[in-house]
Amino acid sequence: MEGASKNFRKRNAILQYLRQSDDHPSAEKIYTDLKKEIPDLSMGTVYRNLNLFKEQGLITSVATVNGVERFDPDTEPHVHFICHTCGAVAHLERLDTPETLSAKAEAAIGCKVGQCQLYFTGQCRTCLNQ
Amino acid sequence: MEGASKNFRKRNAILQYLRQSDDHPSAEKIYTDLKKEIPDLSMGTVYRNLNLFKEQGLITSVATVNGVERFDPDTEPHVHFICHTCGAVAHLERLDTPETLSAKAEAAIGCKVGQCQLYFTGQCRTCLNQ
DNA sequence: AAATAAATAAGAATAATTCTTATTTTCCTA
DNA sequence: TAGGAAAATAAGAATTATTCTTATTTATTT
Repeated sequence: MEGASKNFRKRNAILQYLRQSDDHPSAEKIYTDLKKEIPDLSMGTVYRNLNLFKEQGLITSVATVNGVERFDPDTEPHVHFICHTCGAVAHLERLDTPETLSAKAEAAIGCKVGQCQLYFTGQCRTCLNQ
Repeated sequence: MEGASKNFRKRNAILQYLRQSDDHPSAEKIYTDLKKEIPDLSMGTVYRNLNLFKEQGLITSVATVNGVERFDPDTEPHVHFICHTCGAVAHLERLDTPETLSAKAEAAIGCKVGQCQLYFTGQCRTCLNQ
């Protein structure tokens, strides 16, 4: 036998694509690029597997940029820079203190930082007590 | 003359609503609540003014939670906690170092932090050079 | 009062994402 | 090797948040 043991070819292709990417692609980008190699791929499959990967903790949702969700195969806590002119999402290596974060980000990748957004997700106290 | 000098009653009502809020409301929440006092308010007006306020820097977009954009009248850099069970968005006072951020957040509001997202927005080098 | 400009209401249009149904693929078992 | 079960999928319909269009209203100026 060669190939995956189950019918996981497309699922694996999507995960591999993400793992080789460094641009935090959208569902549409994944679909468009993979469609070249896998002509019978459908958007439903991309979305379904992206949600599955999220549930399994294999990927995370970085942010919604211009109404479009962007995905990241790197699940370690780290920092991103989002250009709101072109929508690019860049990975930044871990930076140390909040006070100097913006300045370091600017120095690191030559960008002009406008805003800094930091948030946690999880379960709030109300939901924990239910 | 009493009231606003121009036809800004609804615009002002929306901004006031945001400034009195502490739950980072969505456009729909703003609309539903204000509709009780202002029966002829329309969603278009809410969205148009929210976009205007964003351009003017009067409010920021915190995040997209379950496909819905959430707004914040506090434009100072600060930290949020998002419950992905109920979708609540809570403000956290500025916390000091990245290493202890999650633990401090949990202690501060009794939540269970899963992930920590930090990002900057602005213009990337490519877009700056154009 | 007439002209204008801005703000708005209403609903159509758009677009990202989810859902439904029928089909295909793979695996298991007799 | 055939038959059935279970999972994965394709296709496209449905949903829903947001934006856009057009006509109307409101306030201001002359």
